[in-house]
Amino acid sequence: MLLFKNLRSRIPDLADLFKHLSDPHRLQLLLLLADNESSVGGLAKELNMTLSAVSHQLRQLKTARLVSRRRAGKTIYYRLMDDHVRQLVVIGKEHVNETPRPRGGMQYRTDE
Amino acid sequence: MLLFKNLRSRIPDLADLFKHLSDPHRLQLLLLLADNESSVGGLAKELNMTLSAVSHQLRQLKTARLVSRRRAGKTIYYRLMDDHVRQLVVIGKEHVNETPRPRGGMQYRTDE
DNA sequence: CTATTATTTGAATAGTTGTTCAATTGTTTA
DNA sequence: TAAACAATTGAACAACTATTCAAATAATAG
Repeated sequence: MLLFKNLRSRIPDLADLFKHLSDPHRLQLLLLLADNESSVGGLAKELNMTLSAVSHQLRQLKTARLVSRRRAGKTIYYRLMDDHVRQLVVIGKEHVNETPRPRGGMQYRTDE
Repeated sequence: MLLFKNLRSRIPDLADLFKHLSDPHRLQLLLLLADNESSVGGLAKELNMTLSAVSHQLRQLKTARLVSRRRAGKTIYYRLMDDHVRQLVVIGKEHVNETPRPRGGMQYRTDE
């Protein structure tokens, strides 16, 4: 009852946080931004996405306070808001690395 | 280019992992299971959910290897698969706690 | 074997979400 | 001021997802 009780009221917020990490494109945006700040156009080019699509996703991430931005002339540069996201990604990566085949065809029944 | 490069191929898996943490009900299930193993009926009662709804979500979590289960008579007890999920939740909680109002009405313009 | 309790399953539905397209805003340069 | 470049916005559409409901499976007790 430790973890759960103190968190009860914040569960929707916490779920929202994870939701932002749960889309492949958004996750890639955050991963790129974890290494360098970058412009919308730059991100769009690296991920082969429309400018519009990237902008929509960045707006979402900004509203969620996962990224911040600064303007330099015509260009707007985005960066990660803080280090928590990076940590989440690192832990997640560990789990994914250490869990063989998280999804996909299972040959024969393994109940546990 | 550090974080991103080594992770590129695993991004869909990683996104999937976060997706499972991104639903309030599923998150509550995991939080409850982080404290104690529990039966489907027990979880349903605590969360005021239908047995069917809980079962559907648990199946998803099991397929994703986030939980495991054991049978004892008619009852099936679920538990967390490993400690990564717990860690993810803890980091997430820190972010949520330290980020004031992640969502909701903003009084006046704050560009960054 | 029948009844009861515990859980699972599949189909249907309602709600949510990511992308595209076209139009618009903001900034700089000629 | 007009043209060009960078990014944003809103509406519409397609794809996905969580829940419900009814029926089915699994294990035990009588």
